[in-house]
Amino acid sequence: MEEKKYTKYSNIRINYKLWMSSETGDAIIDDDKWQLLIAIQKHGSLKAGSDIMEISYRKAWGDLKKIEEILGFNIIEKHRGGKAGGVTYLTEDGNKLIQNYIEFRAEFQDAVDLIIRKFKKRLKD
Amino acid sequence: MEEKKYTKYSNIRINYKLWMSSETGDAIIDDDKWQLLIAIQKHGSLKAGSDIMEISYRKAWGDLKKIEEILGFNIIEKHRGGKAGGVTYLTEDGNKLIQNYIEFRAEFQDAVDLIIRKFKKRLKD
DNA sequence: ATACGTTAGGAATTAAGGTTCATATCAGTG
DNA sequence: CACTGATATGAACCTTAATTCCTAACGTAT
Repeated sequence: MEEKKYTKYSNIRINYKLWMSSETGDAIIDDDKWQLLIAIQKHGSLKAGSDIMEISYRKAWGDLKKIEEILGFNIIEKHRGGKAGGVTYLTEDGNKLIQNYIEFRAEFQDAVDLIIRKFKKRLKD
Repeated sequence: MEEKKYTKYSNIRINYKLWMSSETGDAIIDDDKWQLLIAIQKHGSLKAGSDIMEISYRKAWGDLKKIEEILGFNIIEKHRGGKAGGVTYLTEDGNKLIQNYIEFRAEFQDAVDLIIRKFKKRLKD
């Protein structure tokens, strides 16, 4: 049977975080916000989105407000009142933005996972 | 003359953060700590390192302490007193660790910059 | 023996974000 | 027309991390 090879680095993990920002560095979209937007898209409300993401409504609302300020265009359209109490849905720009982010994120992840695997393999020697 | 093409995403930047951690997720090395270690290596003291990195000595000291606790082996060796008041230098393990990090970081960056460029180019269309 | 500059580390303070709270607004429904 | 549930937003509160503050220990040089 094979002996598991032990090295000083055997318990090391590589992590990364990816996000979009404006040129001035203000954060726009990261994984959390991207998931929040998807949850909103799926459920039609900011409240549902924040519940799913397990963050406060206040934060979700504030985050999106800031994002739109920075971007300079609207990615969601919100309405209060009505049948459901209120609704929020993504604008065309919003949909495009997360679509771009999703594609990019996937490519990024593929590329990065490859080199991480390569690196970890080398660590074993 | 060429008109600069303007798009909704023209002012978007891609950012990423990379770090090593233990399997339990505790942070070990990120860019700041890696630079701190290099500064220590270069100047022979934790104090000099923290000054260069513009963080408090207390934080640098605490960070390294935590890192070594998590790793389970020493990456620096510290001595107080003496000619310079005290010295700190990297152990062989410490040198290996940052060497690995540096190599990995460079590869990571190359791979990632490539796909970021590709992505930004696509955004323009 | 005193001075100097660094390591060592507990304790208090400050800063930054997020959460909670409170209150208002809105539009469809019973 | 009261009721409901979501959006809107300031303000107070909480949590966690980092900075500042202090005091001590150490070893070489003067």
